[in-house]
Amino acid sequence: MPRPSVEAARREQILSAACDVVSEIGFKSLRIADVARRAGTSTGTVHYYFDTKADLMRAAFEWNFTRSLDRRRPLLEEQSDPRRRLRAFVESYLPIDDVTVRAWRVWAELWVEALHDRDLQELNDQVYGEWRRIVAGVLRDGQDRGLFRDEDPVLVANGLIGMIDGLALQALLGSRSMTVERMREVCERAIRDLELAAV
Amino acid sequence: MPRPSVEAARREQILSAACDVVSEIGFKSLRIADVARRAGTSTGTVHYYFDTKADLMRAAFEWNFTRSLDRRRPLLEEQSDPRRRLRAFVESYLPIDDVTVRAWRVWAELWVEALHDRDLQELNDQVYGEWRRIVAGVLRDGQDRGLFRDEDPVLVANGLIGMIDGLALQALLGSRSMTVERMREVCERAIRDLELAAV
DNA sequence: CCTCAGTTTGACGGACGCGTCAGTTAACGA
DNA sequence: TCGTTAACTGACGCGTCCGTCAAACTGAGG
Repeated sequence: MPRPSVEAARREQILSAACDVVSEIGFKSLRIADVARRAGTSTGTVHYYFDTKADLMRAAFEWNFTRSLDRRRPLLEEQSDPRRRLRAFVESYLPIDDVTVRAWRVWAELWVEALHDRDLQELNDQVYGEWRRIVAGVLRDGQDRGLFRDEDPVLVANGLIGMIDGLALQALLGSRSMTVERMREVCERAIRDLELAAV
Repeated sequence: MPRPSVEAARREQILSAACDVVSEIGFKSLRIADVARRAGTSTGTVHYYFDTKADLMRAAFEWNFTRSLDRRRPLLEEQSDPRRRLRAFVESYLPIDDVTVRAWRVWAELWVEALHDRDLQELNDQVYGEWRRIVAGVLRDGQDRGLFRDEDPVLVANGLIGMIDGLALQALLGSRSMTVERMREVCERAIRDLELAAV
């Protein structure tokens, strides 16, 4: 081997730059040149690692998701009380810090792009499934311990996740009536509704 | 006056075509020529009524919203029982028929476009406010009649609307796990949670 | 020192689409 | 019938950007 491969590192660098740009100016306005500049490289290099713009975006969406999930894994393992676990998980999705906001914005772009792209729909479905599995798992755990009301965990998980998606979107849009603080209240109310009164 | 103005009719025709195209191929891919063809006219005419593409899209988003609300107004006036009124309203947002699906898809495109456009954020905020006011009104009415649980109507309305947005989005994406039927169940569960047990 | 594969570069061809514009049509009043 | 003006048309100029490509570079092995 002539020299150690830099492929993995360079790909990450480009994908991160792509997510930055998508978050800032949107998929629609994104130019390969923007990504290259942000990554501190040239358009030629971007094309060396990703044949087409579509390839790049698909990879960026995937990367964005993997990162989001990796960031949350510790959260789920730290907390043993399902009530705390659920709250920590939901809290982690509030679009407060830059990293979370960026991830949400990229996510939103994926949604709309996926409306017209089967391949991305598949990706969204996988991710959504994973998310639902996690939340439903926490709910089931809480029910087993007699902490949550006895309702279909999958149904409740879907409702909760849908709500978080919808609220986050409005918060991201800078709605005057849906601030992050308001979003937190709405989520807290929903979670409290799921809990059984303390014994 | 040389002849009767056809402006109003022609504008509608173009806006409807624009929404069709946005729904089908997305804002990103939309070409003025697509809209012109769909409207059965020429690109010149489109530009005659809308100076720029941005103007056209802004007007189309506004038109889409106005139509959506107009279609629902009768619903709210027909039903006197707040429980029925709430259900009818929520039901009307299930992405079942073509008209509703189209409206949702255009709506989703607006969201993402608005992430990078102050003007559209303003529009979204107005619409979201109107929607929240309607739902909160129904909830308050139901509470006054002792039909709904006594919780902050605005908070509950926000949660419900957010949930509908999030669920509809997944349904539109053709998620295997979030069909319209599933969405209906999740909404029904959420509504039932708001109601007090029958006396 | 030379070779060679992996990597990088940026200029360029070609396609594409917005917005302009000069010219045409049609309805109305005079 | 003619002048006037709103309404309409579609070709084209111009700028933009993707993806290609030929050439350059880099570092490890021979």
